[in-house]
Amino acid sequence: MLHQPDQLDLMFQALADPNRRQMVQRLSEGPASVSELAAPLQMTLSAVVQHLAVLEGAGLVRSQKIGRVRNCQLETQALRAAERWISERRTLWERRFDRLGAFLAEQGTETEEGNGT
Amino acid sequence: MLHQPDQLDLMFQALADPNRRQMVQRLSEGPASVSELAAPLQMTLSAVVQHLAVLEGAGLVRSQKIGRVRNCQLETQALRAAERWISERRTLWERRFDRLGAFLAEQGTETEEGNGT
DNA sequence: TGGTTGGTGAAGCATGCGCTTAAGTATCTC
DNA sequence: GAGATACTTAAGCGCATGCTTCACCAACCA
Repeated sequence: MLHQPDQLDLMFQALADPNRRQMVQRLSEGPASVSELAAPLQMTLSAVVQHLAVLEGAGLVRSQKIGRVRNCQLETQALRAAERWISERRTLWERRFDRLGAFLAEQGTETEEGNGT
Repeated sequence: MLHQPDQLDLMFQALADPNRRQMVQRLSEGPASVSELAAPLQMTLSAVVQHLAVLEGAGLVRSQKIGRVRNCQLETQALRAAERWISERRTLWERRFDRLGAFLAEQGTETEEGNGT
């Protein structure tokens, strides 16, 4: 099946690479040019541009060219979406877990009350 | 460079696949066996087991075999870690953004006060 | 005007990923 | 004990990903 990737696919895929996360980290501290993003990374500028394209494709970064330098910024809407997806699943499970704990605790006291051993 | 993937790499990589996210979704509603996880997915059981291995490798799922069925549960610690990483970068940027907004607003009022045009 | 800077685009290559088939191995049920 | 069930493991295949090199172009600057 040829699967057309949705926004969350692209986002998590983008964040899965440590170099790209480092770029996001850098951008969270403020806007940067492509060369500035590339500086701490052990790879060619060309590779960095390709990583940047992945981040933009995922909606995590927005950029515009001013003169000959490209200015890049973080796009927090997309980050929010990923955060929300995780948070919703996590809390759903944790609520279930809490109910189970409460149930077991209650069962425990009932058993103690019931047979007194 | 042979890169040894860390926990966040594995986690985001695991969540990047829609089938695996569907498995996480299912597990957020309660524990399940491998076949139960496989049921809604259009692929062989073998493929599902491989996806499950990715999720376990990322620390997102824990499982134990009871008799001949394997019981799988969500592991929320790992989800928390991913959530926190995203949240920290997002809020860092947003605080910066807010400060910038405040600064520009202030500049605006100062300009208005200053030249009165 | 000519050199440097900052980025772009295409081609190619090694590796990894997602899937399948096929052939097991325990465990339950009758 | 003879199925049936619930995985498990290994091999292999096609496509995607992450890089590199190379050629290129459009600002900027002396």
